[in-house]
Amino acid sequence: MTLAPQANRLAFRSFDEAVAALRERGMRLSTARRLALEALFAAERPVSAEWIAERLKIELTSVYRNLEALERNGIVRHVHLGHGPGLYLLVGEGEREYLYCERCGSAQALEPEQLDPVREQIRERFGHRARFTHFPIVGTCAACQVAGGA
Amino acid sequence: MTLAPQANRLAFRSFDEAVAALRERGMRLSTARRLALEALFAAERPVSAEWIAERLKIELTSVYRNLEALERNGIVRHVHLGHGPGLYLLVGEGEREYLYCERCGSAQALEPEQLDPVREQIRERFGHRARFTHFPIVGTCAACQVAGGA
DNA sequence: TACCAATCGTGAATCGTTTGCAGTAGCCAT
DNA sequence: ATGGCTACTGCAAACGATTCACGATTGGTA
Repeated sequence: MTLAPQANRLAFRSFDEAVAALRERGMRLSTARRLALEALFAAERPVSAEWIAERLKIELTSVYRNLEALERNGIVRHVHLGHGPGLYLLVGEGEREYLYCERCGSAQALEPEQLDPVREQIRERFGHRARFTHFPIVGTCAACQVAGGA
Repeated sequence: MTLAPQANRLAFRSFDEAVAALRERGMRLSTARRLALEALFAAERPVSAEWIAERLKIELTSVYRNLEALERNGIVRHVHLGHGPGLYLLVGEGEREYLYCERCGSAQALEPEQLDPVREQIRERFGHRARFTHFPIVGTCAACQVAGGA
């Protein structure tokens, strides 16, 4: 029941760089894989496997297999906001972390540095090195606090 | 895809108090439900629906139904540590929050106050009111940092 | 003690994800 | 270019976690 292993982090911002990274790992660039990668670049937000499969007419199975392979190789990762399917995104787009509002379902993406002070505090108090990349910080967003009163 | 609604929090520490809370909500105390509640009190840690069903020889379906009803009524809640099934626990035992180590799979329970400064900091910076009751704070525990070097 | 809704057990459906298998197609080396 | 090795594909079926539909029970109340 361990979470996704922490593959060495890559950094790329273009499709070509992602392909290069993939090649370095000895992976092939099949049609399905290319399409999936392109879709992830186009999406610019975490998307589900099903979203990719439907939109590209690729077998869902194949999408999962590709996402898993890409994740194993540190090119892709996934997050769980709320319940529902895991959402995939490119590692190269940054190690963004999320604030998820359980009231309205919105997710606010943060650059890692923004949470560093929080991380620091947790580390000091509990010795635990925290990452909010896999699960978001769940709670109530500012707007919903005003709206709902809680 | 919203998370479990925030039912009004109850506070009880004994089985009888839990039953009283349940009665107040117009719920019956069926055999299966009583057994499930007793099991939760006995467990003193988050447990899966399957764990309860197996140990008590209650239909898994019934366990899920009861946990869901109890959760809707604010008597029980569940957490997701890592992947795997949701883990249920009594709300009355406190709003404990968890630090989960993705390396060794251990979970450290914290009393809510212990995380209040962290919460405060998040609130100041992002306006977000954070709760770590549904998803834990994932990362690397102190022991694993020493052992593994990362 | 009889009633009626809440709850039960059984079984089947659903959702998200993984696996097995036989065929196909990237990539590399001639 | 051509051929071969093997990573990959689609299809189908299995999977774990959870939910739903049903008619049979049973807990609480009158």
